[in-house]
Amino acid sequence: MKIATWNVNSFKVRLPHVLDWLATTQTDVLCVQETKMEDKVFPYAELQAVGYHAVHNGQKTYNGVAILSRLEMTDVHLDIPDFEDVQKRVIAATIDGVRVVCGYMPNGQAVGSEKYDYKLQWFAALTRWLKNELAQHPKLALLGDFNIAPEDRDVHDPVAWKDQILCSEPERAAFAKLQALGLQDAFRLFEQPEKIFSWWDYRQMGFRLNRGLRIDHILLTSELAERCRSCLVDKAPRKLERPSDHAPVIAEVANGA
DNA sequence: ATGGCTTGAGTGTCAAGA
Repeated sequence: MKIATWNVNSFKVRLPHVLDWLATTQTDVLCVQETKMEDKVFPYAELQAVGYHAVHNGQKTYNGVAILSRLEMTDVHLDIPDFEDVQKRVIAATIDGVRVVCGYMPNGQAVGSEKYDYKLQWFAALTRWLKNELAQHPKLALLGDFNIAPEDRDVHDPVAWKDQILCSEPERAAFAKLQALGLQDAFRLFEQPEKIFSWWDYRQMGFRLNRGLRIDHILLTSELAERCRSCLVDKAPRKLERPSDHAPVIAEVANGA
């Protein structure tokens, strides 16, 4: 089973890229973030026409998450329970015995800001909820735009980014708490080249100069991690006309009996 | 230098992203 995550920065604008990419990579499950649309305009029919079921938790203009899957999805769940939030950032579903959780984690804007506090509270709530989910689902995958670069090697210029948003110690501690639940960073299960990132600023030729951060992640329970055969960032869609500022991250998991 | 792009809203220009 190929599972992937991609912050598309508008599903309306990026739908052609997504359809091309699904056809090329033969991805089975794609978690999408920043759809920026309401459920009523989500392109279910276009996806169904190419063989994908879809579930969406959206809102106008901001946020919005979806799971696209070739296999049936059951037990679809929206949002983090017991956490008041008008922002649509979480959707989960069970696919072929795997609990798939898709998240668009808050950006935080600036260390010390109100949005930063919200980000840390949001991660705390996610962690509380996942502790329960993990008790019920030994095969669980958490995929999404985490808006956290876990280590300095995930940052093109660690000195410039030190203690800045996406790299601050409290954010990295929040990421570590998720790992402490038993979730492993699929990308780091394998030898990887240096300077691999998943997001590059649109400005100042960020992509061409490879000034990026690795902030999009696939986290796996040990049951899935031991079946994980590969994990990589696919930079190809970032090179297209009118790209998302994020590239997809894809992992292959041998989920057969 | 709070800039530098991109998107959505909505038709002039701003919020938000990371």
